[in-house]
Amino acid sequence: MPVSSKPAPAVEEVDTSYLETLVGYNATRASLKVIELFSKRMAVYDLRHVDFSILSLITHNPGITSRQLCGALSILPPNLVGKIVTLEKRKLVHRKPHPQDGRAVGLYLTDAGEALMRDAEGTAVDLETEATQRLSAAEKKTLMRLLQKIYR
Amino acid sequence: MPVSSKPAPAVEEVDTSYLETLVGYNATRASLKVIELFSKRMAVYDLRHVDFSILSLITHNPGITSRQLCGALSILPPNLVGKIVTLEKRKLVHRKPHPQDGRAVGLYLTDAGEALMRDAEGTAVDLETEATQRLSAAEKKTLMRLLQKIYR
DNA sequence: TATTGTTATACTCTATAACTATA
DNA sequence: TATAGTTATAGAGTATAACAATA
Repeated sequence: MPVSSKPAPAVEEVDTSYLETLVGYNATRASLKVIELFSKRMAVYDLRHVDFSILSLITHNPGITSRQLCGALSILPPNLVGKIVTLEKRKLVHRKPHPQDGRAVGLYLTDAGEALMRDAEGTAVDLETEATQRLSAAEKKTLMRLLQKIYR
Repeated sequence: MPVSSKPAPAVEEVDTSYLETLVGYNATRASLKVIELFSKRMAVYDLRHVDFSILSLITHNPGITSRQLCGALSILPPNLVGKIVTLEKRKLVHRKPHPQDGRAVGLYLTDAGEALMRDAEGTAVDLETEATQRLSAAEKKTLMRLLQKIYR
């Protein structure tokens, strides 16, 4: 055996075991995987996942304000403005003055917006089923509960 | 009771129950929550979460190539270049020719990089404990397993 | 012909400061 | 004085095309 140092070995298979002990890593990878599928399936509606979340919250909270949307989705107000403007230009959303607060504006879906979201929410359910096909119903329920324990 | 339409009601509390039925939504919110804490705790090392993942993979896979890093972390090659250059300028990483493949370059931590990662990986474990403090050890283990079922 | 690493580039996302109008 | 919505802008993240060197 020579005393000289061995040549640097090549990495055959990447060892990710340390990263896989971290919730942050696992949650991020799972999130990206679902969003990737989401983007593909929602392309027909020309909706990004944040747009979908915005429209979905307006669907279930007609009259919601920009501030409330920002709070619920952790979006900063300046970054929401452009999205709302775009959705309004597409005639999916319209704005009405807030009944009590003159500073605020209530957001509503148009008929076209409602029709689109009926389709899109159905597609979302389908795609979620596909993304979680390796999980049983009980496992899926458990996963939701544990994730909510982290962010709530 | 007047026949005229009632004024638009204000939304008191935002109903997020539909979004909370979606794994994508839950995983993304949990991911963002952990990354937020991660960013705060890792600020002392001037490491973003992707930089940490890169250094961690080099730690546990000395000689790993850029391509392998890209594959393991779902980063596109052009977007990795700048990060490696920065880590090299900071003397945390150095590059050596790949022993078999003349096109490729093996990545290694410097002594300073190893010292930093010993501290940073400890900090990561602490911060993960904090982020998952509402989960039991068994729940945490279950969560990891279920998340991996989604992205693997 | 295919792959590694790279440059250039465009688009999106995220973040901060500052303004206006209303409360 | 505080808050809702907005503008401007800077920085970080993500995407595609194309090239040189090597396999």
